[in-house]
Amino acid sequence: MWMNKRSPKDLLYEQVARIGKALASPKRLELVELLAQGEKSVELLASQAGIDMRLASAHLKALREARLVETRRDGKYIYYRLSGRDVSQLWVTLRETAEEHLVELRMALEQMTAQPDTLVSEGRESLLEKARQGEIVMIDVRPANEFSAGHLPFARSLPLDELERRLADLPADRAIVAYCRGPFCLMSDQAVALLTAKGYRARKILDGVSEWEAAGLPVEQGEPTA
Amino acid sequence: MWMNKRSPKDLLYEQVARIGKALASPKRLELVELLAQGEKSVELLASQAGIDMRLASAHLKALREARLVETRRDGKYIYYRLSGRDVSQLWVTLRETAEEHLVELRMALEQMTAQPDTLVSEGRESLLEKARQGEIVMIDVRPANEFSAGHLPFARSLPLDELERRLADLPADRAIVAYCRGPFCLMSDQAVALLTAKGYRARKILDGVSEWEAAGLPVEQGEPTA
DNA sequence: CACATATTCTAACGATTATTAGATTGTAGG
DNA sequence: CCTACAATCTAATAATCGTTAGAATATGTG
Repeated sequence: MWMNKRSPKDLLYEQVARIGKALASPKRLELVELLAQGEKSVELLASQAGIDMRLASAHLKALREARLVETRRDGKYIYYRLSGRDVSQLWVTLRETAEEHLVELRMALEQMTAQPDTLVSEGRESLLEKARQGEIVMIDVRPANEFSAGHLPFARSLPLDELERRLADLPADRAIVAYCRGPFCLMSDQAVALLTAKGYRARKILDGVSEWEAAGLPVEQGEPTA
Repeated sequence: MWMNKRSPKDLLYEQVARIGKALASPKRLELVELLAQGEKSVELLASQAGIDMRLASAHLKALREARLVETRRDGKYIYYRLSGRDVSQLWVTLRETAEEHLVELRMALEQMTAQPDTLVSEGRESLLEKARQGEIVMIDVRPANEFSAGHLPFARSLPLDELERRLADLPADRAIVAYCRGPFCLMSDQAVALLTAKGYRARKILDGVSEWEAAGLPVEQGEPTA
């Protein structure tokens, strides 16, 4: 309109677009979600995302240049972490907006999740209260170090790949609720399938730690009790 | 790659990345911010963003394919609007994350804003209360149709380009607080400069309607009262 | 109908990006 | 020193994206 001095304002949007560009790649989004579970080395990130370490390094560089991640060196390893709580919240917001508006995403999600009846329909607060009362057992089926970096209150760490041989840790008489990294993660589905096959009453929730936190609910840290 | 051998999980991140890609261009972000002020025709969007209408159309097509905007035809004009409240909230979240982590953005912002002492330091709630009491006069200096689409409670519509000849509408004895489209918008700065030169006690806030709403505060709709 | 205007479509170009693979840097441990 | 390994850097490529300008489509008006 009356303004012809475009450049200073353009600079602002250009900076915000740096964040947008960082979030414009599927692989980088997957890395962000993995990092939302706690800090990880490049090697681990690459293997968990199923890509070459050199490609992971390149994507992490892009994330670092957008200041969404920070690094720490320990010996031979370099550990990446999200540069703030707000970054994982941004990931949740972005994913939720995508889910809201992209039918294709909702359809892909529905096809992936096995049975809808394994999903807990209850609200978060009441679920938390039942966990507090010991009415249900909440299990975190992610790797143990992700549990340590942050987990739901009253949850027990029971990584998926240890689940079968640690079944004795679980009470057979109480309902079990499993969770993992979030709505895109299949580990809790697998856990429910295994537990159901073994005769347990097991269901899952879609939340990961970031989604739980985004809902304004508390999160705890610390090692699993043996 | 030309081959479609993606794992089902990759499909999910790819869908979310559609939203990320849409937000990866400065021009598109500017269009989103403009659309957060209410629906607009392509022509108006192009002129307000300072770009060719054909380029605006191309960017809007990208936003439409990411389902972030929807259209409505009225005669010769096609009006674009954000496809939900969540889209403007996503814009706010993205901008805030950028502000939090990108020093370059904070520096560019500081250089753009004229005097920091023109900024209201008060909290939103107390400002709202003062506006309710009539202790201050809140003015919305955006174009009138943006005011109609949504504005802060108790705000009066006083578009920047009408401000000078409508000075009589303003009480000289009360403090004036101006706002416009948000932290990237300079209209409230210009309004404050003009009003101060005319002897009014005028300051500004950084919030636009989306930021105000993101803070959980109420927003009103409707034509300005003449 | 012809005409003006709003918008989209198309083709083309240079710029940017994703991915791959080889070479290089940095650290730990013998 | 040498070796092993994590991670980054570099170069090359194919693919995608942003921008421009001309052509086409759709609507309203005389």
